[in-house]
Amino acid sequence: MTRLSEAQVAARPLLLVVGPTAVGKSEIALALAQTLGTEILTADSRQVFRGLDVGTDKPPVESRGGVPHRLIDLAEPDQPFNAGAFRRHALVEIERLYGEKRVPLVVGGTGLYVRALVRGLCDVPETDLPTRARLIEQARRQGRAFMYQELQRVDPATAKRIHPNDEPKILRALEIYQRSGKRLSEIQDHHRFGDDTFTSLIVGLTRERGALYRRIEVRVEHLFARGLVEETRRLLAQGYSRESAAMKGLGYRQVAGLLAGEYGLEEAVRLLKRDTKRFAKRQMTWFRKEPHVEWMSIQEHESATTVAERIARRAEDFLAHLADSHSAQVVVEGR
RNA sequence: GCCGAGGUAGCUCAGUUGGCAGAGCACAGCCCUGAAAAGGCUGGUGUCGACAGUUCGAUUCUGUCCCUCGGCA
Repeated sequence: MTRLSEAQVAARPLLLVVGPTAVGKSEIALALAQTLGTEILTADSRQVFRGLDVGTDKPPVESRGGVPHRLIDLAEPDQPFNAGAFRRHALVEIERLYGEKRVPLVVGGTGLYVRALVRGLCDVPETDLPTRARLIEQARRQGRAFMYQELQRVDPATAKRIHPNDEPKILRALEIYQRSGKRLSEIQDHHRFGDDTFTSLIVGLTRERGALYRRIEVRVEHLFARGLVEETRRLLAQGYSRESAAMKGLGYRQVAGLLAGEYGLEEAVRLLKRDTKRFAKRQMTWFRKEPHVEWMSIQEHESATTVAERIARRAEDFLAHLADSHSAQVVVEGR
């Protein structure tokens, strides 16, 4: 059990455990949270949706070992949720934990959410659904190339950063321009992920690729065994369309195709295994270039508790130095 | 044993009238500022079964051998 000192709280420490899907984050984080006497703040763009349980591999309440899991079940599957909303919710939980002298532990695989928390988001208008719907409709009628030309006209610098085929990003940039009259490129150049709200220790978990892929295959088999098909059928029956953000997630997308009769069970399993591996690869690419990640490689025989102990030792060290540097700073200020 | 078909990328296969080997899938590398488990970009990874012959040059033609599949025995 770790209680932070006033000086440590003042330094605003943040502990983050990141890594690709199926690397073993959840189990390790649970042991780590128990050791540190804190809670788990999940940074996961799909676990925020209520009812997406099996497919997102959300830890069932009975296997959470008494550790509260926050930042999950925040929205209905058809409600909008995004990185900004995640950041706002996370900041509330983090302040509460500081008040309780506990170190916040953020665990997740959604790179953008982690980055939004650690380094902030630039000051752009909140997503506006009517505007977005209008732009999507316009893109459907006039074509993606037209929308891209439009972006080139109003914000050439952003157009240069976005590929002409990347429709969601083109539309988002246009949306920002229409809503604020400002160019996204200028807002971004001003921000540059420069927020520095916390003193962060980011631990990145990895495994040898073949081992990770084998774990993904096993997980996918488990998801089907635990009722992924039934869960998807239920969500569709509740009226959540295949087009909603929640249902476009891994698992639901592939099973929706199965339920629509586009292919059989075996193919659905194959597709989900393939797509999950591709996703893990994209996560690795993202986190590899995230600054200040301390990488920790997990061996195949290693237990979650062993890894959690390694992280806990590193975290204690991090917190101890935090107190040092902060008191040093106090001395300097006092002169 | 005989007859037939085949052996080219991780898989399924195309192809070269003899001139740097190519598709799909799989895979790899990468991008990302409120949709991010989304969306997008790039890349061929090869002893063309083996050995010999013909040729300036053989994955391609010829011969021998090996292997796989089917049919007949």
